[in-house]
Amino acid sequence: MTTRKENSTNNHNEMYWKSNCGLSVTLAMIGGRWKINILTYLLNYPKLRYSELKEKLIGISERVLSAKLKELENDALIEKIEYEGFPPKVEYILTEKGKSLKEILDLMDRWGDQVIEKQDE
Amino acid sequence: MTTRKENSTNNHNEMYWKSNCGLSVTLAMIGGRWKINILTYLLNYPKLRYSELKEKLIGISERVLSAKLKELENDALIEKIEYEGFPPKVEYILTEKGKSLKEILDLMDRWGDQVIEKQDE
DNA sequence: CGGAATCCACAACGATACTG
DNA sequence: CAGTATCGTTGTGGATTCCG
Repeated sequence: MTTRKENSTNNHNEMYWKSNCGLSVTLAMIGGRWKINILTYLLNYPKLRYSELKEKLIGISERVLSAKLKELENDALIEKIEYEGFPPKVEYILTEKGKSLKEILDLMDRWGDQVIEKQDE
Repeated sequence: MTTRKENSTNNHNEMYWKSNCGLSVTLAMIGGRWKINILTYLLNYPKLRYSELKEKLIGISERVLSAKLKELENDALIEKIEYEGFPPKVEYILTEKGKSLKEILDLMDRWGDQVIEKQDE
């Protein structure tokens, strides 16, 4: 039985944060090692298959990729499209909600880049 | 010996992310359970003592608070001011770099709030 | 008061093997 | 192809004690 619960958004946001609420919700949805990378790829490509994501996310295990995709799907940031037939084919796309993260991700990206630049001075 | 290395920015960003570089640097600096809360408090208060932070960050252990403050200090987001005399007194303030995160934190906060609102519809 | 040291728990991640 | 199952490893956090 074991009754694991590897999905249901993030494992760590049961009743996780109390204050700074919006902030915490956001970080819970995009935090962790892989999610922003997945989201960023899906911002740059209209759609990606499971195997394409696995290829791009160097070092990710299938176990974790599946888990993260499921979390993102549960949080309605991405959508999964399954095609009938053989061989199986699945594609992932961003939802509108997912796309609305672009502004934040862009800003975080620029901020980080600036930090890197100043390091080298 | 054990040779632990609990500081040195984050444990998990040695050579952690390769692509989406700026993004990853940012998330590495503010990610995790407590850092954004610490930063947010320091955005709202000009300075806070160790004990004041411990009081506000409900549920944090001293071990973790120390670690997170050190990480933030190593990343130059906050600054530690030690006063001589007895009893000991320490205050933490944001650096300019730390303050420059305000835009991102605000944006993340608003995004999260919107998500919460739409949930209730 | 402001931590550091120690010890422990558990959640996240990685590798591999297997399945519809 | 797109996953799941299982296992082992590592990272991260909590509780407690002790020290300058």
